[in-house]
Amino acid sequence: MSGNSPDFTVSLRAAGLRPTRQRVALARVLFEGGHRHVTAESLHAEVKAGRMPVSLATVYNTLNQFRDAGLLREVVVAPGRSYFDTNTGHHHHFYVETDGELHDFPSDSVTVDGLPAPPKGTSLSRVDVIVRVRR
Amino acid sequence: MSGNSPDFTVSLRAAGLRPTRQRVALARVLFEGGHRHVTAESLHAEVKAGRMPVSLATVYNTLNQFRDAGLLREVVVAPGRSYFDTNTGHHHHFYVETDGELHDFPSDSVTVDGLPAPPKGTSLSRVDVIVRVRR
DNA sequence: CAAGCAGTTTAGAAACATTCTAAACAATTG
DNA sequence: CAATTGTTTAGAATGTTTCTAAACTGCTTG
Repeated sequence: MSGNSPDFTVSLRAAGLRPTRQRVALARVLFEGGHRHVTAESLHAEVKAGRMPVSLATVYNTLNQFRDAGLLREVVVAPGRSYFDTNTGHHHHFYVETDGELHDFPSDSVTVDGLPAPPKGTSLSRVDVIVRVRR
Repeated sequence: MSGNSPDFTVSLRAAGLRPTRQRVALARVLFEGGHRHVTAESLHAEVKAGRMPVSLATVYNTLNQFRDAGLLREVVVAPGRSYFDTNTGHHHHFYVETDGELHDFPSDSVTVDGLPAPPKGTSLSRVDVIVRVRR
């Protein structure tokens, strides 16, 4: 049988995206294993060597589309340093400033209390907590 | 009397920076009024017209030096969107995603509880809370 | 206060990340 | 399987930030 690898064709279609070869290949790399943090460049480098190479422009397009579809979460940690996180559940991040590493930590234990109301005319989109550490 | 404008020469020297004309001019623009959020470009535009114009490269250098000296705090909200905040005290930010505005809010009321210990071999640098909202 | 040194500023080039363009291509629909 | 529409692509363009090397300035010393 062949049911041991998720059908990305279906999930892409469900997200309103045509399941092209490139998008399926990227989805596989991103979602087949455990959670990952990638940059556009790192994902491009990873996929370029494989059997379905994808152009850098498409990697950017796809990451943005996946993010907009809620399949990925973008975390901006420093100017010119943007990560895409396959973990879209509630959680926060450690950022090791000295070497640019990003690590998840569960939000179970963390509580953010006493947030003021959003400015007039706006509604809450997300609360990001980034714990910056140095080695 | 002349004691109503802070002596930036002194504070720059205290920060280990030579009080050059450019740095004093930028310090005045940044610190003379209330708290501000600037980008390198916005600060450059503001100062370019005045009587002590400063090159863009120097604006970048100076913002980075002020940040390193603890005079400014850098807040990265989106790829290619970095603000410098003259408020270096404990506080957090609202970011209005739809129009790129950044607003402070006091951290008095906000508590972040239950943060896990920093990864082995690292020490805490800062905790950033960014509340993202949409208009 | 002139000379000299080290640190600073500058314009322009370079580096980097990201988006755009328009032409070739592939997925879908009938 | 032809038509349509959406997608991919290389390369150019944009935008931000850093680098370079030459000119300049603040500081110290005699």
